[in-house]
Amino acid sequence: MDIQGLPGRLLADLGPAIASGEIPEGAVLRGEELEERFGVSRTVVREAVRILESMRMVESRRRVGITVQPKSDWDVFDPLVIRWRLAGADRPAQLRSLGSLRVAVEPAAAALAATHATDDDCRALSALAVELTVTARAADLETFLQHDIAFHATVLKASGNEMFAHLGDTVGAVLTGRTEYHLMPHQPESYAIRLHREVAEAICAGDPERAERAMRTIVTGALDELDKQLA
Amino acid sequence: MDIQGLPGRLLADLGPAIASGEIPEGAVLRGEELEERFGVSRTVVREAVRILESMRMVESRRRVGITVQPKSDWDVFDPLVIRWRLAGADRPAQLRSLGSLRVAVEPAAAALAATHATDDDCRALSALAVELTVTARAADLETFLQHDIAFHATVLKASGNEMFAHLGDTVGAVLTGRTEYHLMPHQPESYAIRLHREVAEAICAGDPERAERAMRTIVTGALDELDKQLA
DNA sequence: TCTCCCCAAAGGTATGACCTATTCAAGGGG
DNA sequence: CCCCTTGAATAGGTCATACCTTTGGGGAGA
Repeated sequence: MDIQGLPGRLLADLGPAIASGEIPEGAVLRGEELEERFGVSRTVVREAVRILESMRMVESRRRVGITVQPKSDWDVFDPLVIRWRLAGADRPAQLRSLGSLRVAVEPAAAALAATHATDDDCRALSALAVELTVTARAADLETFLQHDIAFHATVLKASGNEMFAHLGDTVGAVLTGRTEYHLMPHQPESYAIRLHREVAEAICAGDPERAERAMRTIVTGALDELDKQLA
Repeated sequence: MDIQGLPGRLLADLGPAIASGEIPEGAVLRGEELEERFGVSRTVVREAVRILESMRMVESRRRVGITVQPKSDWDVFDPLVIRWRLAGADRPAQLRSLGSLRVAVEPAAAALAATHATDDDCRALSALAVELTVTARAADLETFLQHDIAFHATVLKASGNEMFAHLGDTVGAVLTGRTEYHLMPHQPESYAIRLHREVAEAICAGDPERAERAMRTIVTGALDELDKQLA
């Protein structure tokens, strides 16, 4: 869990319920009702609601209650919101949105990384590229996924842009969700893996164009495959 | 203000203070101390702190207190965090980060808009492009800025991607911050304005490549100019 | 000097009281 | 008949207090 304590438990119940549409837009909750339903005190309810309010998922008004806001108002970049949406019925839509975001951001990050990466970044990328090749050949999907996540996170971090860097976890969630989605696909395609090596090489060689191009091929490929799965 | 009530007032004080480094990383606050300093009750302090915690700007631990987390942990996509950083000493760094993000996202959004824009979007874009031309010629910087913000927000929204759409306000903040930064530059360059019209035309004509190219020229130009200003 | 245990400090939770903004409806005037 | 005023009733907002729980640090004892 992310936020600890009783408010965290409340959030872990309410957040997914709202994100999945189980508690629909426009629904009104009363604080007292939540106190009873979860057997907690006002203090706890208020803190949880405040957090949901800071994500713009609900609005609390006097004499009215706690109203669920339309999805279009939610803070869609909040890591918790993303996680909740990926876990529920919104998963396909969320994967699509994130897919487009990746197409926009990751090539740019790769280009920046080619000029900003430290030696450590470069070493890490090269090592991960090798690991990807090995684990793919061994059809070890679990550790392959972990290395894939680490690879993309490292590129984002190496870009030197804090905002890109913070998308590392989100991209990780996407990759995890995607592999769960098509239920462990056949052996990862060797083409994609070659592209990862290409990205690593280009970044280490300080070639922004090549890094960007290779990364773009990776993420657009991923988005295309996603669209095929969801079609 | 964003969050209302007393917790909102607390946030409006603490957030900027932390974002600007006035309260440095690693600093420890005690809840009781905050109660006295702001003359509010425990309830209020806790709710404000909870929100800061959900942004990962602070961490609250028993027997220790409320610790300011390192900047690298902050939820840099949270609109409040962005606003606070833009308002304080971090402004140059924040503008740079956001500039790179714009370069990544806005061209992609323009391309998507070319295939997803509704007729209303198209009308709005065309109208805004005209307005930009007019207000630029009149050197009416204030309304020019408003239309510029609306233009970019409309493109992002027309992309059909909810995450892109939500960057509209952020981009608006960047544009505002930028014009404040170089203190009302001379008359907006007619070249940039022609590019805005080009974007609008390309989107309405359903030409993704042209829309993307024109938008990329706009945002990379903006980033270059920003770098010159900060150099 | 090292270890272990106990205590105090600080946040976490529960409750009861009271304040305040808002809504909705009843009643009076046009 | 309609509109405006006005007055509760309601639900959140804030405060004060009491007590629980975790945990870091210091002191006692080996």
